[in-house]
Amino acid sequence: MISKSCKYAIRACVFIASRVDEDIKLSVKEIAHEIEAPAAFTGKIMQTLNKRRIVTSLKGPYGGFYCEKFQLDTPILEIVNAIDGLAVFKECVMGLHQCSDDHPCPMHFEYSKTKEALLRSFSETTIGSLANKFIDGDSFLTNV
Amino acid sequence: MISKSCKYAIRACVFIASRVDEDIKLSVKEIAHEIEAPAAFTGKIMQTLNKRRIVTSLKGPYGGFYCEKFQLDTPILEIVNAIDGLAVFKECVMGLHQCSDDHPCPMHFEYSKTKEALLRSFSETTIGSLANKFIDGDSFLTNV
DNA sequence: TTTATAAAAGACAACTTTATCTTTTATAAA
DNA sequence: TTTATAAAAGATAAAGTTGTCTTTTATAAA
Repeated sequence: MISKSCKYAIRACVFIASRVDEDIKLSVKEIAHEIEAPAAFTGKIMQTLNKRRIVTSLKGPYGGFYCEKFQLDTPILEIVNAIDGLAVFKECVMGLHQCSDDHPCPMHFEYSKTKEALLRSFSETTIGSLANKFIDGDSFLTNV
Repeated sequence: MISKSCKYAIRACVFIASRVDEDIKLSVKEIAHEIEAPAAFTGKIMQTLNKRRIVTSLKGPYGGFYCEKFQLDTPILEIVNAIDGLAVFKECVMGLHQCSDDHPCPMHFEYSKTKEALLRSFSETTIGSLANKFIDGDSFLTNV
């Protein structure tokens, strides 16, 4: 569905957002440890997220990654777009390059519904809303 | 969502099923041409589909691949299972190894609905039903 | 039985994704 | 200004997916 990199990215964003109130920046190492991902690889992903202004970074001592208030409203869709692109929400299940209502593959009309539901869900869900669920202890970012 | 190989597989199955009434067997070359996929790679995929009894094959002259009547009732889910496995219908969007109603990731309850809808759709859709849509000219297996 | 044909099987190559390591750049504090 | 620190950038490597080519096996027809 979505790539491993993208899953790391979503977990990282939610974790950082959950610490938005504390005036601290989180290092790659801390983030990687929390989300149970390889540190160097996490660094690469954070780089991309920073470039796309999904999170903010600061170099040097006491530096690291953090979430600005406005970034809490970022839809999860933007993370997926930054890491994987939007193909998963658009591509034909059967792999046709041109698949549309006018030139449909045999699964088109049925599958379109699912893709739309998925797109809506990812657009409406924000980093902040997920962070709140995590803060409240209703959900988790790591394995037991 | 699903792999390129799996998309080739679904297209191939539907094409073969659409020829079930003719008493002919289709060669890898013919299948590959119809579904616009590389021939050798299509051969590998057909091999897997035959092993899983999703299609039937016969070696030698006048041989090739064909669909037996009972195989028309095979759910598309079985093709996905044969090529990609069922992870896409089961895995956590955020990549947790243990994600469940009891230990949910922040997207769990929302995303579970989509996964269930997808699983239901793929279980209820059969190769034969897609082949009929193709035969009727309501849908296509190739680009324009 | 021999021959031609087509899938099966196996080895291998290209490309993409995931992951690591080293060097460079920015910045806060001393 | 110097120093220590942490991200950015770049090169490289491992693993997985996609794709090719050659050899082997099965089978239908002559």
